[in-house]
Amino acid sequence: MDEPAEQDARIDWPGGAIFRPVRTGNAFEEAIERILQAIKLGIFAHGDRLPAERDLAVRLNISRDTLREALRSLQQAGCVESRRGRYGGTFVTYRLPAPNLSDLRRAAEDLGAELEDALTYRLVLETGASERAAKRDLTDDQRAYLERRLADLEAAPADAYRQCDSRFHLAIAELTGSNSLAGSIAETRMRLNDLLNAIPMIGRNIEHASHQHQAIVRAILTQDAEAARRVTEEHLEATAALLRGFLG
Amino acid sequence: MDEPAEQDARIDWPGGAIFRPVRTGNAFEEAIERILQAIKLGIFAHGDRLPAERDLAVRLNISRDTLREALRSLQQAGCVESRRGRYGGTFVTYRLPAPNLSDLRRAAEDLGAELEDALTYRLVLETGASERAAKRDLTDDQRAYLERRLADLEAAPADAYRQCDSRFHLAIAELTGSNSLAGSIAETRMRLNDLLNAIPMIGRNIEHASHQHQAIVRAILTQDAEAARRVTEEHLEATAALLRGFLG
DNA sequence: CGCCAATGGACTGATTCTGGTCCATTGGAC
DNA sequence: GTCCAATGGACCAGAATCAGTCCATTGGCG
Repeated sequence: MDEPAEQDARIDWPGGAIFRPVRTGNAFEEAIERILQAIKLGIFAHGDRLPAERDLAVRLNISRDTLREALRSLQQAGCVESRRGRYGGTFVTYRLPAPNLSDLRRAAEDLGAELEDALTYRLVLETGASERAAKRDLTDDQRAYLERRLADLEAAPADAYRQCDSRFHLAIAELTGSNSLAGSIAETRMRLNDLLNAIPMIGRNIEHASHQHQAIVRAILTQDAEAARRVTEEHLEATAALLRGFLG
Repeated sequence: MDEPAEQDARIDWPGGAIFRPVRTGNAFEEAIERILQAIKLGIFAHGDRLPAERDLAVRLNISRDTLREALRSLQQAGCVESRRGRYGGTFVTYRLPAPNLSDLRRAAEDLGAELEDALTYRLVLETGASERAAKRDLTDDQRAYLERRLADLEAAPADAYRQCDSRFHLAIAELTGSNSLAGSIAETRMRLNDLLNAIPMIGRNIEHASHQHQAIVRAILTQDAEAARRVTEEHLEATAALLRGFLG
């Protein structure tokens, strides 16, 4: 009514970015995905105990019944196992499968056009997070936490490398103090995680990445925001290039 | 079991960023919020027609029944009105209320600790978006789209300024080509929108912002990514400072 | 004028999710 | 040895949501 001609100039149609899904299709499938990704991201290692059902249900904002349904599926898939009684709980039994190129291609197809979307999004989020983290005055605990994550990553055996890598980068996200930012970074890592897990790890790449990780930590701890941003960008672009290389 | 001592060093507790709510409490309330914010953001002006119920329901991934419940609420609140028949639809009748300082404080209290979270998140997202947009090779249509948004903003009457401002910044987000990024920016704008709407508009600020908007567009169109990032950061920090000033 | 397509309006049965309650099991504390 | 608190296990009534169907209204087109 006001400016009908404008409609033509719009990228897709009114509200393109606003009118996206209010919720994902299914609460219990989403819960499965979250838990599984938390495990794949290395937040819970083999043998770790997940939070109690009652707590986890509150965190995920779903009913305990729905959560239990999800846990039952994970149990049947052999990813977790439950023990009753005090000091019982649900324990992680999942182990990372070996990287596999056909898995990579399949995972890439699942993502489809979302791949570039996710890579761009990740770049923006993580470079921004590094910069923000470098600009904050960190407490000694926070500094120690970051260095611990880096040390864990440096010492990680090959089969735990990617998980430690995720925990390292999530630690940086947490240091920004923005829950929204940390949440989005975690979510985007999840989206890309299957792909990253499927990339064979080459010594030369790991060594290169290791230098970059150290440089990022150094930049954050010395509050050199510009360097933190730049090195993070290089680091992520290297991974993205590797990924595109294996796919193209 | 693996490293119990580590738990102490964690920022909050395992999975802090991962185990966030799977879904917001309520589909129809969420739908109301989305539509209302789309209107407040200026995506639909007074008199505009919203997408047809059947389309909108698909976009929001909710059933048409739930959407209709939301629209009924908006109708009762006097924000929209519906007309049947071909060339009918649901039309926006909402008008922006005048800015009001007590509204500002109330809105700020609603956000609470989320305020700094949202400001940080917005800064990361939007500076990143400007940089990415500047690094892309834009089509003529896209360049024209961006310039159109800027021109609209420059010409905007006071009561439509904030809406045009949102549309301008959302346009930049769309130019990144990352739907996730554009979606997050829209969402964060929504979270802050009530606050921004409540800030009285001062001529000097508008003039300053206008220069920055022009500089951002110039930087994007000349593919000067570094400048795009820097000016966007200055621009957002100015708004944030203004906001903190009114609140502190 | 009559048809038709696009739209909002309304109903219904099935499905999912919730919130609550109670039970079963376990290992430590006393 | 007994008790107890924390945990998983199970069930249910009701609410929310969905998918599908059909109706009512409207304005343009032939």
